[in-house]
Amino acid sequence: MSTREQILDVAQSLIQSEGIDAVSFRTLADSVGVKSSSVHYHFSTKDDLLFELTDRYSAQLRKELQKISDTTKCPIGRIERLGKIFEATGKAKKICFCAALCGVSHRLDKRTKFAAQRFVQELVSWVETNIEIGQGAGTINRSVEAHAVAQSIVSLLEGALLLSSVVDKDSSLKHSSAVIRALLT
Amino acid sequence: MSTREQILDVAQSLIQSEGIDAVSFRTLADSVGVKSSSVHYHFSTKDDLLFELTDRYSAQLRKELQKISDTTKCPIGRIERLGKIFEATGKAKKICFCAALCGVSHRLDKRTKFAAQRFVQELVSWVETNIEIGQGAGTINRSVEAHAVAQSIVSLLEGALLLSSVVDKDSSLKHSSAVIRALLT
DNA sequence: TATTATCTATCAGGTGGTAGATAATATTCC
DNA sequence: GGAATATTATCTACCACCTGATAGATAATA
Repeated sequence: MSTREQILDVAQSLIQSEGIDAVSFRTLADSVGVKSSSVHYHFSTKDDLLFELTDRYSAQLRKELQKISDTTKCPIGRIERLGKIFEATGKAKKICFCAALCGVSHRLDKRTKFAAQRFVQELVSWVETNIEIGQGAGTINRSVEAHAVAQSIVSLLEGALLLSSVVDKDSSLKHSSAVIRALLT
Repeated sequence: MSTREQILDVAQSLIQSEGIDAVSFRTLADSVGVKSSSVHYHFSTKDDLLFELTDRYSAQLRKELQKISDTTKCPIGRIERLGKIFEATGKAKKICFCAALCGVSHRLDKRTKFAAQRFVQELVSWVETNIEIGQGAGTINRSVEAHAVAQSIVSLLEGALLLSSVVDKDSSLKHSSAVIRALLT
């Protein structure tokens, strides 16, 4: 794997598990086995690095959502599989990359903030679309307002993941999945 | 107001709006109008400061929950008033103090982490108790599992507040309130 | 010859934290 | 009551370390 990719991988993992201020050009360089100036060669400023990381994280999610859509036809099943992704992240003692950014949104430059915003919106849209599909097929309660519930499902998963770092470890996300199911049927 | 209290107020506000690494002994000193060594006089280490802040934030919440319990009798009304507190925090462009800590939980010392954990547990317990009261009185759906739903309500509010810093600004929390109501009735 | 990727060396500025001086205010003792 | 002492709260002046960032040399590959 290229140095560049290694840097991105280490940075993403570190941000998800220890927060944005745990990464510095030195720590990244040390983790990868190069000097900090080499990290600057690939990412001239920290803002550049953060933007690229956010963009890449969005792309990773998009790919995972596509994979779910391709292999699971039932809309409730799809949303449950999204929950499983959050569960796995929690088990790895990480939080969502974008949630880690949200906490310090004031210090992000415009393009990074925009990329984080788009990430959340993509996630909400995907859930919303699947709610509508389920409502069309009659498997999801037609009285729920798709957009509001989709936004809440994303908030719930993000929040449960965040809180799981200090409480209950993994039961928090299991409860969330149960509540989401109750909410949709 | 004493220098000590001013330091606590500024630190709390800064952490809620810009994250834990936006506060340093210098920035706090400058905001209050003293020298950084004076901040050290009141809080010998940063860990001490963080612990005291977390403890104080818990106490503030406890007081607010008590006030709600004293002045609102309907359990659903009480939970809705909790939602209003989160809405107000969002309007002030802040996130929950403990959510700001959760993102960097690895770097907190034990007592602070424990205090943050207790904060979340108190919040969940309060919601849970009110769900049970509502179920007893017949105003809340008896088929919901009080603890799981209480935990999810807290996760949902925390998550919506966090995400509101990058998306939709305040509709996110309004949607949450509507979903919580639907969940309970 | 140009590009890519790395290095060494350095910089100014911020970080948590410490040592010791200086007043102002309380407390204690004769 | 007044002198001696202690406590409280602040200051100036540091320290070692970490931060993002830059300049310029070096080697390998295209």
